[in-house]
Amino acid sequence: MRTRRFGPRSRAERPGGCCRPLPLGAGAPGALPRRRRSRRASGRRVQVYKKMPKSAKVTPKDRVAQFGKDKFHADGTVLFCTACRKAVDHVRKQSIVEHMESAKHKQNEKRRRQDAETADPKQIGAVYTDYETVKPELKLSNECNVEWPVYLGIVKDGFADIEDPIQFWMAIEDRIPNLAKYAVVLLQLTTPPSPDGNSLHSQQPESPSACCLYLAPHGKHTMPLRRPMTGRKKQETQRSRLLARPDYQRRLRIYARAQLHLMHQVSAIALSISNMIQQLGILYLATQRTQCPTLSLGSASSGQVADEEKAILDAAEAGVLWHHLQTVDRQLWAHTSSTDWWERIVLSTWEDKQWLETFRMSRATFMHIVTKLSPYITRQNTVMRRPLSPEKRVAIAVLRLATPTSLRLISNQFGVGMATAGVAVREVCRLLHNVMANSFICLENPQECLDQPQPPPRYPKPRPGSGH
DNA sequence: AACCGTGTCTTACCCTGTAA
DNA sequence: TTACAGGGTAAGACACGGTT
Repeated sequence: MRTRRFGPRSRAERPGGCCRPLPLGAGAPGALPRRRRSRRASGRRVQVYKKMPKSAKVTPKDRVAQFGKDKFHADGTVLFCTACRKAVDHVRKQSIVEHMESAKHKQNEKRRRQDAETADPKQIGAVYTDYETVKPELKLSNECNVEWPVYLGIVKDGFADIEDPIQFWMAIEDRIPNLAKYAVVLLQLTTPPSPDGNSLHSQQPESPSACCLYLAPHGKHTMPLRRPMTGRKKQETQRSRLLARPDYQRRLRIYARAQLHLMHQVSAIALSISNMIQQLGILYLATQRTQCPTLSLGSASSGQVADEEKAILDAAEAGVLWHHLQTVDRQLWAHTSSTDWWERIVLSTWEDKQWLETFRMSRATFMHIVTKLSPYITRQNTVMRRPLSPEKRVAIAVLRLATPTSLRLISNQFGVGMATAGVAVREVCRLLHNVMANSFICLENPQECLDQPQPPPRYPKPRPGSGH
């Protein structure tokens, strides 16, 4: 029998530290978690609430001591799973147990054990040798510490009309030698291996514009991108394809070594002028994508072997990501959508009959609700975009309640995102309950109800031949 | 009945420029 | 520095239908 857990897993990063999402209509902290029952059994979704006990004030360190240092580690107020390298809610013990029982965790744990068995000092030595063979002139120095502010200006100026990032970095190599070398190597190493097995350095990045993503200064040349779809199956397929390539392991080690160098370099710089890291963007973005979340900037100089393992694992992830970025079509982040149906057709042309058929209420009733709720659901206008009008918010919610339509179709119908539609529905429902319910539902005095003579119940007349 | 794949829904989080 | 607003995705959980 398959066991099922109800409600989403709690997340450690959630505001308030803990723990469960608030159910509909519950605004206060510590509100009751939701449970969902079968849609088939209940007709519509019914939510049953179960009271949860108050959580004890347990710290991440307590959990580390409880479950073992080899499995978890604490970073401030956050508990991290060492194998999965992700934050785990430390407040609820059940969350930790569930995480440890998850297939993903077991898989990561298994992979981690295998990597630990195979990562002997000889191999690490081979990585060093490999790296130095590739670029012998690259050695760590303190140059960046001194020249960092100068680099910032040069990079900012130079990025005005960039087409090929490698050409750009090679062109300014005289001015910022080490940084340019690192950037070029990083670009070359992160380029996916060609099927015919060409050497590492003869290859040029397949897409200069894609490289710009990693090299463009923050907020200047970056374009909002739609993140690629990464289904589990898709990722696994890509990973297996990538791992199957003959030169992959070797490239991975080289890449990992380069990443490690970059991390050390950035760490040294970050210690002195951390607020400038983001402005430069080159090394920061590159290392950020592969950096272990628990690896603080100050500790990068210690634990070479451990860093090496992490870097190799991270490089594998980054390799898959990079490969994916290279192979998918990227497009603007925002989808094209239309509110034509609502604004031009419904609001302008619909008559009461159509309103009744679709929204189960007349236009006048709808507008009355909008008028009542407007003070609560009117948002400020910003430069970014106009907020959703109160009419549209109410319409989304009413249509959701009045029809069995999915949230997805409704969001398409109104030209908004699905998450936005969901928020609008919950918000309007909460307001209907809090603001308007008392205006329409009045509880009479029970005694008066009993005293009043009740009219006889009215049943529909049986149809002839129905047998009832 | 158990398993598997897919669909749906919810929540968290990120991104962005401006104003307070 | 923070709040605002809405778009997007990932992840998790449940529902449900098809297959064995």
